Amino acid sequence: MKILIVEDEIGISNFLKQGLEEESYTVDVAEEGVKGLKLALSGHYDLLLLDWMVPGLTGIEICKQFRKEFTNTPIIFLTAKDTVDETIFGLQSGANDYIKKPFHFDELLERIKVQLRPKFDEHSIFTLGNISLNTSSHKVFKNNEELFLTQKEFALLEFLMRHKGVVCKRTQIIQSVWDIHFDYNTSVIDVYINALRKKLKLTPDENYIQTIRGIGYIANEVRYTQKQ
Amino acid sequence: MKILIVEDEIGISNFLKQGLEEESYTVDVAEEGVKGLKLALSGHYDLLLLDWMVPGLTGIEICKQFRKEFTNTPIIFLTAKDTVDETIFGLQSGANDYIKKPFHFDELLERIKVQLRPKFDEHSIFTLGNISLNTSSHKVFKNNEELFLTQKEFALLEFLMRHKGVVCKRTQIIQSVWDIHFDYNTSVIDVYINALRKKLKLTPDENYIQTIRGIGYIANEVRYTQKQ
DNA sequence: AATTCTTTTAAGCTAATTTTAAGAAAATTT
DNA sequence: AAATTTTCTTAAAATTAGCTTAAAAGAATT
Repeated sequence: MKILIVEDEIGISNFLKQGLEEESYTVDVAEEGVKGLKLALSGHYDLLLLDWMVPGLTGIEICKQFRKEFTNTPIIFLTAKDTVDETIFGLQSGANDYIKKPFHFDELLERIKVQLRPKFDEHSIFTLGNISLNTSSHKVFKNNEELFLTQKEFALLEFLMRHKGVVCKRTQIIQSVWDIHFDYNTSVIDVYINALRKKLKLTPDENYIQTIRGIGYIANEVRYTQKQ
Repeated sequence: MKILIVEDEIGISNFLKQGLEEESYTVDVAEEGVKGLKLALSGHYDLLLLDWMVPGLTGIEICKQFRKEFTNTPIIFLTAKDTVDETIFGLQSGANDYIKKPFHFDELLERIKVQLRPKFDEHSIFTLGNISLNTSSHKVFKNNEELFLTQKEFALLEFLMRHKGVVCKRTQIIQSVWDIHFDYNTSVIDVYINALRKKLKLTPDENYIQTIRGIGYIANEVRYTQKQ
């Protein structure tokens, strides 16, 4: 992810550049407005961080010009201009967020992440070893190969993965996945655990769905050597 | 535009409701968390305004639960919890903005506008294999031959193509394409999928509209071999 | 008002999913 | 080591979701 910072105070821009690079963003800095706009319009960047007061062109001007060409690239103002009117003016000129100085780097970082968040984001992705499950796209991958699960298989795996490292009792599973809240007398869980293990093609090294006898099952990356 | 406010302090919610209605938004208020989540999940709203501390369920919980179903609806926190850590936590739970009390109504309004600002697609042309769909000219081509779709057929294909590679759940389709937000009991989707497949004259090699049983459909160029 | 085109409903059919059931295998207790 | 309990595995039965077609209802056009 490439970020362009337009900021004339070297102290701030260095601090930002270093912090963002530690988070593995690629960062360019422009200390002057005209150069900043020119760089921005090159179309290389995924996000713009603009100071309001920079020599050459103001951040507002850069923002407006840039928006004419790029309607979707997020822009964040980072400025000492902290009145409500200025904030509103900044947002109206096309920015997506407006952060007032002094700011806390961690909050800036999080707000950058919000802007760069893909539509189907990490909140909906669960992992278990080399298996990943996405509740938004409803897809399951093992390494990079997609696996096709039925609804119930998916729901069971999702339940186990949401509780990774925690034992899921049979009653909890039957309640959450099958919505059975009374006494049950069925072996569906066994059948579906079996189906899951088959479809996930778990090798002995990948004993991700472990049986806890008498209680239930647990999704776990750690391999237990129960017997030796 | 419909906004849902989840806030237990009547003074604040009344103030917000009135202010937003003067700006011609439609506003509903929930004073309790569980009711708030239920309303939110109905799918009627274009934006959520959440307080952190509400009885029943916290705003954080509402945010997380809601995001599982609706990945694109903007969420703004509006809360007295003003530390950096709390801000970050709020944003990480899926919110798009985080405003600290006391806030200025005009700034809130502007930030709402930012979230609801229409995103102009940089390309109004979507492709799916040898099929292209142009939202500006409202035309669909397969190779260089124009296909004539009805409005609903076009809307359905557009929805699928906008989400190429991502599973579109039946509820999402019925909400977006048919604007049905309550319990439905219809097989229109099936009929229109069938019509689309026919009009697109999809050969076995061009299985671009795939059924994900129990969930919905996916537009995809990759052909999966589901069974072996 | 009649015609044509679009959209929705309904119903039978097919195929996939889910559940049930029962014997085999494994672990635990006596 | 035998008996008992629990889990695994398989296959068949029951159920459900989706496909397809046709007809009815609703819009738009002539």
